Amino acid sequence: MVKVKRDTGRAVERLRAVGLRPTRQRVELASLLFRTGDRHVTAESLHDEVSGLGLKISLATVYNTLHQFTHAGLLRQVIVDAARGYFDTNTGDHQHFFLEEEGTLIDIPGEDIQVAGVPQPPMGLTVDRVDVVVRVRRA
Amino acid sequence: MVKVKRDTGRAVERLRAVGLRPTRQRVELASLLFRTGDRHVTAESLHDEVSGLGLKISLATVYNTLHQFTHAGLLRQVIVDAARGYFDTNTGDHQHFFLEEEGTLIDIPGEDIQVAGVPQPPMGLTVDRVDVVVRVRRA
DNA sequence: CTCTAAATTTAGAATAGTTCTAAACTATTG
DNA sequence: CAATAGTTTAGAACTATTCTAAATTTAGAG
Repeated sequence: MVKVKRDTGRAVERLRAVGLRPTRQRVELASLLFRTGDRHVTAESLHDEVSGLGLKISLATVYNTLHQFTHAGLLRQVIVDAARGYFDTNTGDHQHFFLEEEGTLIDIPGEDIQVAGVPQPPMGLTVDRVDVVVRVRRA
Repeated sequence: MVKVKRDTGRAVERLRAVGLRPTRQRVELASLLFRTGDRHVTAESLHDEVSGLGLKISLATVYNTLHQFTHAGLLRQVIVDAARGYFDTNTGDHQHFFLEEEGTLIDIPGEDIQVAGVPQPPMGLTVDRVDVVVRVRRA
């Protein structure tokens, strides 16, 4: 009987690389998040996914982990909705389409989109980053 | 004894113009919001302001009114923070600097800033609007 | 291996912002 | 002014998120 093993090695490495202990919960979440390409999750959506797979991770841990991953540079938070917080596995330079009705985010490559004419910020302030959200709806 | 009257006439007109009954609460809020130039408020910040002036409007009414004003096109909602909802009296084409640490919004004229290269949205979707948030911090 | 200290996870309570509800009140119309 | 439709309100309810303190797990030393 061959035990079906999740591709957990990469996740462990990745966690070690950023100085996070590879606990079961972190490894499982990292495996899910980084297995495929770019993903956009919500704490609840990720928790549901985890639960659906029969894994047991508390919602609090999902929240904690998402924040830890974000601080570690593994994830990025995307603010598009006053109601929910989204996390994006794509930490590179890019922007988003946001389909409010469905809570769906779609990446726009950073090379595609360009913002020009950002004025110098008021005295004493420096630009941290420029976020573009293209709000879309079903036609 | 001359009664100090708030410049309430304009507010009443403005409300009538968009089909909202000029109740005391709406008139007071409209007067505050539209008296000066562009303003950025939060339900709570506006409620505090109102209370500070000795006026009595429930927080629920402030929320209701902000939404009604928004639907009527008198205000615009700005999404920059997962925690609070901001409302902007400037409903024209423009963008924002956002100083997260202090919750401060600063307008960027729409003429200044330009977004180029927004790809065509996925099939069946149309662009509703493009929001740019320039996140700034104290240097 | 086993033990310990430190880190992590967890259930559930707590919090913050916002929305809902149903009763009281007010503006408009006739 | 009376009727009625719209509005306001206090407080309950709700949602997403954070906190807390106790239980568990990990890493590393022996």
